[in-house]
Amino acid sequence: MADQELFSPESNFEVRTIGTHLGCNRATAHPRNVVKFAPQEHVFMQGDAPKGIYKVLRGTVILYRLMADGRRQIQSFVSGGEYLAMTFADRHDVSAEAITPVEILCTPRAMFDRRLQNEAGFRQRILTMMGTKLQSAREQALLLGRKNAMERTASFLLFLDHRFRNPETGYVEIRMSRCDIADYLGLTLETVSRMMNKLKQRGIIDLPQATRFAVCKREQLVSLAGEVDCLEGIAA
Amino acid sequence: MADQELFSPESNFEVRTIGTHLGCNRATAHPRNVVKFAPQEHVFMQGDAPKGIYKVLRGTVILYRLMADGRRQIQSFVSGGEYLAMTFADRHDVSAEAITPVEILCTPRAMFDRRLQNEAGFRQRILTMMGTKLQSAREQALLLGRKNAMERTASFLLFLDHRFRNPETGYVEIRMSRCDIADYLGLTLETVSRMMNKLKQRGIIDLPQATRFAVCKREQLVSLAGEVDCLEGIAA
DNA sequence: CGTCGGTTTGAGCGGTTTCAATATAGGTGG
DNA sequence: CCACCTATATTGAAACCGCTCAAACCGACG
Repeated sequence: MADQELFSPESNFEVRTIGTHLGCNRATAHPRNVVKFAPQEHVFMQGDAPKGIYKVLRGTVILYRLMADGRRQIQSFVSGGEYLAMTFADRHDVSAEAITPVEILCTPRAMFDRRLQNEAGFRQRILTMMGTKLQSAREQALLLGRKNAMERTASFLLFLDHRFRNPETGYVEIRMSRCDIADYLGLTLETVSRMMNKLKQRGIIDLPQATRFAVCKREQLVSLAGEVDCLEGIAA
Repeated sequence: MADQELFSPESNFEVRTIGTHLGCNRATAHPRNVVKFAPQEHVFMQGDAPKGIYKVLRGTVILYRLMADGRRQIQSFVSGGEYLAMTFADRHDVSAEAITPVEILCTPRAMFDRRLQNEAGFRQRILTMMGTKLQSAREQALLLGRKNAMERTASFLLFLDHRFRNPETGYVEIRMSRCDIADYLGLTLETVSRMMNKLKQRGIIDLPQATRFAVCKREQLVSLAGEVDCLEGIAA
């Protein structure tokens, strides 16, 4: 649903830049603690103390970890309707950065706990969601630990196609850079580019521009991905 | 605590082999649904329908995923006191295999839900635990996606040392094969062996036998691991 | 038309894997 | 207690995949 934001040519709604970090004081200045972020802005950084429970209302955020020398691993994409990093630890273990214009709802921890206690349906949804996120993280671990470059790329394209294909045209708008893809797949951007163009040469995908593709030979792409699951449910 | 089971020379308590799979009918034959498994036995397999919520009372279980051609990625180690794969989906996405003698408590889903509703402390523990598991999975993703063989091995040794060092001797008993380590780190067993022996040669660890080691130069090992976190909290 | 960020493409290198041989430890039976 | 046997671990040599570095290309935008 709201996932589409990542890939639809949604015109950039006006963003009131509030700063790189989300401060509760600032947040409370808005009705219902809704804060907006422009692309490239951080919702929070690795090491920050959580200010509450964050929910993405609109847009897409990436969660990533950095190493001291700059190597980056993107953990997941979080889109509209999903919760961001529901950590109950005292420090965020990941950084969260908007890659589209984003609206974030920040709920105080106490209120979140109250809902968990009082609303069975809410509790169920939250638990299911955490289970799904765990499952996605494991899927990613299999990909990162045991798949080669072509399998990773094929898996990713199938994931994009599954979640973001425009049913009219059959094409997917890729609204992220090769570098972001690479940092998600544990590859370099050059390798991602090579794999995608190899798939194009073989006629398995159509890639008219760097930012658009369509799956032509699904069977072959699935078999190249090495797994049926194809990251389904990632960031879900 | 019960984690020690993996590494203490705990004599094999008598195991009543009940079969490779855990059947609820069998489970109910035992008081409080406790079932025992011998090493190499499966608690459940990828694709099985969950029979309830599993808790490891004693011993250590690995969670892993297999690819069609046999490649394996170990997702986590689950030790005494921890919950196994608290999935709320209709199929297990991973297989669970005992690597030591193990006792598993199987709680019916409905009873688990009831406790979640009625006991705030229980709810809190479960949520915190799922958060911790998610964090571990992300830590592993960084390791698998962005660390080289030496960094992975050093991280793993620090993790073992942190969790399983015998405070008397300073040594850790490694109660798993090089192959299991490799399948956890996304490497081959030969590479794991090479890295460990390179660390031994440099005097960074002592490795009198293949199954025992101690950290000699912690500073250097930490710096080789590339990160401070060192998988802390994995499987926790 | 020129600039700038991002993408593609190429050549060479290096780390990890692969395959194979050897070494070691643990268990069994003589 | 020793010899054997099997598992697992170590070590070596060669191949290969993905990375690094560098150059060319492309599209958007002034």
